[in-house]
Amino acid sequence: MITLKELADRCGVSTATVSNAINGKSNISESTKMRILQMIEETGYKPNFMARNLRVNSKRTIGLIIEELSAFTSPAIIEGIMRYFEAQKYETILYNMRVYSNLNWMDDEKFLQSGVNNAVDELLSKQVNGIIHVAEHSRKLKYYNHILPVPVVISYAYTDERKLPYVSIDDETSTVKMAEYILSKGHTKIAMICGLNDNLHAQKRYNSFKRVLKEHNIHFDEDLCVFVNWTRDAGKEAAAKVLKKGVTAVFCHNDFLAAGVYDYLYEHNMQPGKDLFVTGFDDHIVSSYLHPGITTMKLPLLEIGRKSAELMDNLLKSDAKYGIEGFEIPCELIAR
Amino acid sequence: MITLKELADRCGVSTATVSNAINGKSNISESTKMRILQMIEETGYKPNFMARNLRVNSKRTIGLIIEELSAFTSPAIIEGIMRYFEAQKYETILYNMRVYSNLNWMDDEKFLQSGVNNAVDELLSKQVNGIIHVAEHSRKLKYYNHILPVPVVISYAYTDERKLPYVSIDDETSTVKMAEYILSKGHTKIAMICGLNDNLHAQKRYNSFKRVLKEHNIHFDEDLCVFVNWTRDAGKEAAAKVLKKGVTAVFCHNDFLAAGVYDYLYEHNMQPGKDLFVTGFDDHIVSSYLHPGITTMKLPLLEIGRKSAELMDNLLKSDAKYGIEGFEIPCELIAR
DNA sequence: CTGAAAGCGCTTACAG
DNA sequence: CTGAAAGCGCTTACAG
Repeated sequence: MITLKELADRCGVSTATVSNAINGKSNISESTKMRILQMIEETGYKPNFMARNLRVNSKRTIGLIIEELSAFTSPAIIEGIMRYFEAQKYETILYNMRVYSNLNWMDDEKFLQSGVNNAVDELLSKQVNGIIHVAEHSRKLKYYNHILPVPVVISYAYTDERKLPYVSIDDETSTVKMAEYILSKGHTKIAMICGLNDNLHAQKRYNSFKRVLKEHNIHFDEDLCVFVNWTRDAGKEAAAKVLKKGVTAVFCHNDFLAAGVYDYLYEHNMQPGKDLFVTGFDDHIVSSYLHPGITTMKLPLLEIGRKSAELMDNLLKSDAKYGIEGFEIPCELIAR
Repeated sequence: MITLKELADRCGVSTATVSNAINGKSNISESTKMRILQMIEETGYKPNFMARNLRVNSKRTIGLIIEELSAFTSPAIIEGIMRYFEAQKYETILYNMRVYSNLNWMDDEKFLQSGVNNAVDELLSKQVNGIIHVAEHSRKLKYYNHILPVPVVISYAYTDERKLPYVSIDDETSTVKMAEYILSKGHTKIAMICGLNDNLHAQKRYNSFKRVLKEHNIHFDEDLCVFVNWTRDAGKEAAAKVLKKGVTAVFCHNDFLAAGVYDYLYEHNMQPGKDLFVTGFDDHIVSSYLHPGITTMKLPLLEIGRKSAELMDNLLKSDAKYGIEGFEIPCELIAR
């Protein structure tokens, strides 16, 4: 590829003049500018990004650490972030940790920590002005205990490290909405199929649901609740247990669990929606393809991304690195 | 952020020595190396990627132009590409065109062309050694008619421009598999709900299906075929037309169309799989959540990515820019 | 309006 | 084993 210097030689001008022409400076005659631009066209010259950015040191670049690009939540969060930053004329760089195939995910926090360290090193060496960490699933992160020279925002997860700002979902109000919706349908004996019990979301949803029932003077029966893995199979198994107890509705902590309940119902010749009212959580695309479509809470993924970007933008503007609290965004009830 | 020169000053050595220490050169005493590494630890020094790459000019970097990161096909294709290149020690840079929100997609090829031009300019200015274009949906691309200084590979689409290599799916053999599977179930009166009739896949699937029927001496009835938009709603509408004609099976050109057929059946109190045998295409995640799960052809997305990366790698090794033909990878039958 | 020169943060022969 | 010096491809005062 031709360089700016060669271009200058061909035009018979200095590199400074070419640079001015390219960058639209006003101190240049129309004729030489034209000559240069035409030569650029002819030669297919492209400025070298590395060289340029080495020289001018304000880059407006945000690094995104994506734990897993293939996670169903990631693309929408990224879209929210990019949409914001594109409007604000920031550039974004993606680093995909690929935890599904790279690490013994879940099993080894040490691997994850070193994966994050690698990501941070790479992004910092690319001179990003800030880092947004997009989690594969929402949990409490603890990978940023050492101080970085740029601000960090946690997206779709919590953290209490160094008062890092984070953006996650508001489980309390979301669960309240869902619980009241279920109650409004006249159900009083309601099962709850919860996610893993060491999970913050499962805990919050469990507690909020319990509270709503109490507020409505409905007996909360511990026996109608199970904590299981977040999968379709686990949902099916859980349904077997819980349905024996004569419930008329079941609140599932995600859509896959709900799909598992559907599986159980189909297998036992029962009709979801009729013989049992089932609700999910996430508004994963499958929730509208189950039959009948399932009522669920829509994760505000775009908004999580947008808000994360906005927090970063504010941090950068104020030159602060910490001090902003976390944000929790309510989900939207999708009744089906 | 501290620079290499400052680091050198603090250690009382030259920048050359620090550079050697960092890059693990052997010509350096253990003691000074230790001293330097420790200082790096203390100061949190990170090498400046821009400066380094400006100096050494072999970067092993591949640029990925992603038309739409949110497309359901994109993450798996990207994963296939990244997995390959990570093993080969290439770096990858993502450029997300975001066609869903940026462009009047489908309606204006001029916008798309300029979007691709921007992407190419940015990646070239970042000195990539090659570009892989990952399409949002498979079609015939024509954005690369001007010659680029690096090789280009088209992923999940076709092209006949400049003999650019491409990787797409093999509709012929995939359709043959599916058709024979449907026939093996004893169906002879089979409808086909096709994608849009200007679409290459729709055309190939239509033709292949027709051919298989003829080979089996089964009358091919043009009236049982409709060409519609690739959506769930269109599938439902199409079902209304086609089912009146007394078919026992329907081959849909994607899973959303098949879901639309399910919608129609449910609404008319018919049972998919029993009253009508329905098959889809893509193995989109929803296909296993429809009830009953739908038989479909799995898009070889990981393999498309892997193969695209391999083609690029070969191109780079051979220093050729063109001359490799396209590859078409068969889909896998997922019987449900 | 144009050009000579310095410098961004590194690496790489080369000399010692 | 270590350092002085040149240079990667740009931009930016500054002088003219």
